[in-house]
Amino acid sequence: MQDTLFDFISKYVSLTEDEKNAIVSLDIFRSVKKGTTLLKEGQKSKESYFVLKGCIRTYYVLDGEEKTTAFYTEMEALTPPCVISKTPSEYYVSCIEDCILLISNSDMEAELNQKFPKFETMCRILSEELLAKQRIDFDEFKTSSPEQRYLNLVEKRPDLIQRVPQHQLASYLGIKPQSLSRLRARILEKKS
Amino acid sequence: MQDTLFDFISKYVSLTEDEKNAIVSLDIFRSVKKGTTLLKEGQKSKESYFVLKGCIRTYYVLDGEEKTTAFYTEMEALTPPCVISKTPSEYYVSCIEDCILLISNSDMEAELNQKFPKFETMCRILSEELLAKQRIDFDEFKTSSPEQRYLNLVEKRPDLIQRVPQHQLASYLGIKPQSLSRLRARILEKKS
DNA sequence: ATAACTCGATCACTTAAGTTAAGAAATGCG
DNA sequence: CGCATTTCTTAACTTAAGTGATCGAGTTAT
Repeated sequence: MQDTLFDFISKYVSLTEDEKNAIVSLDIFRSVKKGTTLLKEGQKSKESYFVLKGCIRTYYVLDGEEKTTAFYTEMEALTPPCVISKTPSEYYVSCIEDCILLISNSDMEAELNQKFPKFETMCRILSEELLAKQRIDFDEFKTSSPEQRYLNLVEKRPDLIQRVPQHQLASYLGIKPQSLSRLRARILEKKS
Repeated sequence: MQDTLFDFISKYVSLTEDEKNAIVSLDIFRSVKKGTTLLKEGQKSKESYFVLKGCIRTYYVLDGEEKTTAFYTEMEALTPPCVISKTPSEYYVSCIEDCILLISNSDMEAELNQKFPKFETMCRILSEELLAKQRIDFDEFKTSSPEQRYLNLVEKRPDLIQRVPQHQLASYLGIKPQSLSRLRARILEKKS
């Protein structure tokens, strides 16, 4: 599992054995059971998550309804906005599968950034890349219809359609579960 | 105008006079006329933009139709995804007002990042903040209807409604210009 | 084993957005 | 200034999403 992490890091910076050991000794690897809530609305938190195995989701509760806005799977990182803004969280984070996560603390990260320029370089590049990726996702979302968005998801993240309940997928696509059901029926109709 | 920039930077790191002079001597301040296209679809580019005055927009041309996905105004920064991915641009960037911009080059930035850790720290923090902000925007977009999105925009970016043509606002809200017109009429109806 | 709950599909109905077209108002340009 | 183009609004019609309700299958808990 550690190798998975270092393979990932090696795409951004190259670490010495000592540096790798330093990371391992931080003791931030965590096994988390399906259903565990990592962050609740209203909570303050300094934790960031990196998914080594499994899937976590972020969701809001608006008018008593869950609105799932994002999923993070293998090799994806999440720093909740509340960690950046230092305000209470607007949303929940929970595990929809048994997970192996890296859970880091922003104080710890600040220290690493100061001590190891290499680490800060990696964080900068990662943020810049994520920003660009997210921008493209947002643009695609804006410029397409629910049906196109669903087809796009089938194309690009077929795994999500298998591992995530439909009602969570629906709000991820910006629609109601009933509409997703109907839309899927419509697509099947067209194919035949 | 330079002061505006240094005021902005001072929120992230504190610069010495020498460092400020170094930035000024990079000669990256540019005046750009309304209507100027800064980046075209298919082009490769290494340029990032920081708006000191004015407004720039990003748009795709899909099926011959312009789809505006973002506006950048005073004190906002744009690094097009193509600069990060080093692939031809998927979209256009153009000025919808006379602008004063900082136009930087990614090679130049890489050099600065290497020479001045302070600069890299600022870039990291900025990217992290922008990522969190954009995440919230995306989440709000997903969880609300076109009408709510419009009202939200009136609330949070009233300036955009004044300075931007409606058909550009419409695709920014993920709808057609006719729908925006209708939706506005509906809102006025309700108020009376 | 059964009761309670969750999840997805379906249906009828309502509401709003997409589409097509036309025309008025504003803007730009020769 | 006046013509052309762009921008915005309106309207009629089509299509799809929201809403509320029901049903069946699968899961969980007791």
